[in-house]
Amino acid sequence: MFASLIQFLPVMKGREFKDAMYDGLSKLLKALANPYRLEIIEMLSQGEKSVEGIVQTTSLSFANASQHLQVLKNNNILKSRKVSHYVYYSIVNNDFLAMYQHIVKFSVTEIAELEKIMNRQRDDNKALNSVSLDELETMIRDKNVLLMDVRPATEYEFGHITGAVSVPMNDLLCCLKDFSKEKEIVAYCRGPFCVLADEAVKILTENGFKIRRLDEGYPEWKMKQLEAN
Amino acid sequence: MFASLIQFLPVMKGREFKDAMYDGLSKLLKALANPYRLEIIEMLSQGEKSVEGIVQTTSLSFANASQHLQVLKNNNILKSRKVSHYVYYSIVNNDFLAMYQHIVKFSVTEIAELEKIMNRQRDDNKALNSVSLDELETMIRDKNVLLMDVRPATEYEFGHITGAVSVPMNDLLCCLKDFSKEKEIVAYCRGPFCVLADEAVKILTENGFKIRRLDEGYPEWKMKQLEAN
DNA sequence: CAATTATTCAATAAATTTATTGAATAATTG
DNA sequence: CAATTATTCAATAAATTTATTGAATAATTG
Repeated sequence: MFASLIQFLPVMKGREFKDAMYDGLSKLLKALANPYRLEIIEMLSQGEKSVEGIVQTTSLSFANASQHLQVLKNNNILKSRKVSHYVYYSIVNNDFLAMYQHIVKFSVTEIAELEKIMNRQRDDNKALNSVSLDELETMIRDKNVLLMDVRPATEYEFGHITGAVSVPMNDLLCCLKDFSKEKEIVAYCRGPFCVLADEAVKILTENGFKIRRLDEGYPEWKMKQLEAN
Repeated sequence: MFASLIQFLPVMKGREFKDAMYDGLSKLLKALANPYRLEIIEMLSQGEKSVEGIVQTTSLSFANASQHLQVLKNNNILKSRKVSHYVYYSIVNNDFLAMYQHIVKFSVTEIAELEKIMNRQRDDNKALNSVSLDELETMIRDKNVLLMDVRPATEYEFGHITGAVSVPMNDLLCCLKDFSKEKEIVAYCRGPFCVLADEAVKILTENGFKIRRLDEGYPEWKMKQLEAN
């Protein structure tokens, strides 16, 4: 048929794009498809870390961590900067983070096993009378809340919820006298499954403060900010 | 320190969740991270297909296609139903499709190589004076457009843009007399890189009709509908 | 400038993924 | 019910990914 001859060029062009598309896409997905690399991404969504920093909080060896980091960097998921003989890695941009959170959100609701653990966690948080991001917003607007970032100081410095004060868990006990027992306190940390805020709630409640935890963490807040624009 | 003992249980629980999370997530991503499987997903986003249907439009052997389909099914990306001795596979649900399109959108803008081909394609479409989804909406509201779905009939039957008529490319030439040369026609197909609509525009323009193509396709329209809710 | 430190590199073995081959299964047709 | 058809299964070889090992590099410190 003549038609198929006429069609030949544009079809080839479509085919060429498709192949480039599927290859490129699968390379990106392959880079993501490893539990350790996902853990690294999760860590770096709190801020930049040196290779040493990553080795400390994962079970990876230096050489292995370095390899995984390079896979992520070569696929444009991470970027790095060198300061003296430390190399600091961080997430390449917010677009990646938005896509990553989209994948996580889907997985958590679709993978039955994860949904179960997730719901258990949510119930626990509810029992602790946690505050949602929306509630927090009204509380901040009404100015009757002290917002406490209980992550390590470096993570606070890299980025934090507007208006929060940095009170790393290590400093918590020695700073007790600085806080009012009248004003409501909200503590937040790395995300819904991070236990730092839970501990802060426990310790401060025992000492007679009015404190609750945020049910989400810094990365979720950041994404919400980005979506609002 | 006492603190680390107290902390032990909740930390373990967080760890347990995290590991389940990273494992589950990386399994899902591994299932996606293959060019052929991505091509299959792309095909099935137009509607269900039998194994034979997939073999015909890819370069895969039966056994190999079947294997890839099972990987996708076991990871809750596809579902299947059996009709006589044909097995029809389809995308498991719209949530997956939304996530998949999110990944594609990110990749296309972030992978330099893809962006280049993408822009070339976009320019070509613009040269053809293509219609956007928003423009189409106004045209439909004003009722002065004939919307033409030029994909195979089975894909139209599985789902199509509201108000479209099915005119598969094979039937196009014999149906010419059924259409008015006064009314504007918009043709659409599988997506921005599908060439079916381009051909329809070419053929009908040569025959004196007023026709343009939609710059997107059925899956993009469907997602837009879902997001609107 | 020798010693130290953080990171990367290169080689390798083990584990996993992939395509191919030929046989098996399960439903349908003559 | 034997033959046909669409799909799946099981085994295998090749390709890719991963963790480990020990050495190399590049910056800093005493």
